[in-house]
Amino acid sequence: MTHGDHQDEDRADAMFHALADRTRRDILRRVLAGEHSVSALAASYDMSFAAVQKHVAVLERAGLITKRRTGREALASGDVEAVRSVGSMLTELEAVWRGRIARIDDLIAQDPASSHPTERTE
Amino acid sequence: MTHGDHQDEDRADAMFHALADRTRRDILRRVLAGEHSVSALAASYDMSFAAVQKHVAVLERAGLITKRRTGREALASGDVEAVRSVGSMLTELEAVWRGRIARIDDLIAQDPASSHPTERTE
DNA sequence: ACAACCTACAACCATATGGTTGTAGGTTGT
DNA sequence: ACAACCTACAACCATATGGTTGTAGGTTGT
Repeated sequence: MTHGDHQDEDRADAMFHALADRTRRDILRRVLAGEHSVSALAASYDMSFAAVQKHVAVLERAGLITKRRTGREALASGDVEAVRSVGSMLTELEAVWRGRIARIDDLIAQDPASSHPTERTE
Repeated sequence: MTHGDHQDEDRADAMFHALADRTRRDILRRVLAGEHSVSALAASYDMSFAAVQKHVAVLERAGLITKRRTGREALASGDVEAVRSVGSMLTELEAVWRGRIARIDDLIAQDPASSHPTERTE
């Protein structure tokens, strides 16, 4: 958290948005399994080459895939580290939830007279 | 995988889309930490009540939060199981990637003459 | 009874998104 | 040299999205 906390949110927005489309998730799966050229990917879907190229661009801008040029081909490859960083965000959310449970447990421990554990954080 | 594979994709679309907005991620964090009424949430953001109410609805439709009625209030609570299920999807993607690495290792083992491990799956 | 409060939703608006076709330019193989 | 191929991007279009204000109806407390 050097200074750009706002940029982290931009990054998270881009990553989750990139994942919020089944075609893009499918592309990501393929390029995580191995490098594929954009036209090789495009052949797999019932839409124009340009549409697939845009999906690849969205994934690339989100940092979920990288491309390298080889002659006339653009070889796309999935970035597993980026996928893991998305996973970390979810793990942090789970940690927040665990905090809630811990707080409730503390309350119960402090007040053994409580009959039912009705949570009401405010 | 009873029969609705297409519905899983719908669900994934909804979940990732719900997470692809910083306000919604923030709301989710809060309601994972503890129940909050919609108006309590709305007070935290610089936008109209209706806008926040819509964000809550998006999260609810995605299954990431649940709401229960208490008098005139609608209490929202984060569903950690749903968050975990999103995490599982990412873990599956990582597994795909691990498959790629395993395949490359096999190739290297089969052909010890390979000088540099240039991957080129096609 | 009634004012204050909370929620839900309709109607509207500007912009983003996912798709299309068309054009241009670099690469490859014969 | 040149046809075939691959990529990139512009221009366009219909729809989705994130925001707004306004209205209506149930709940609460005095």
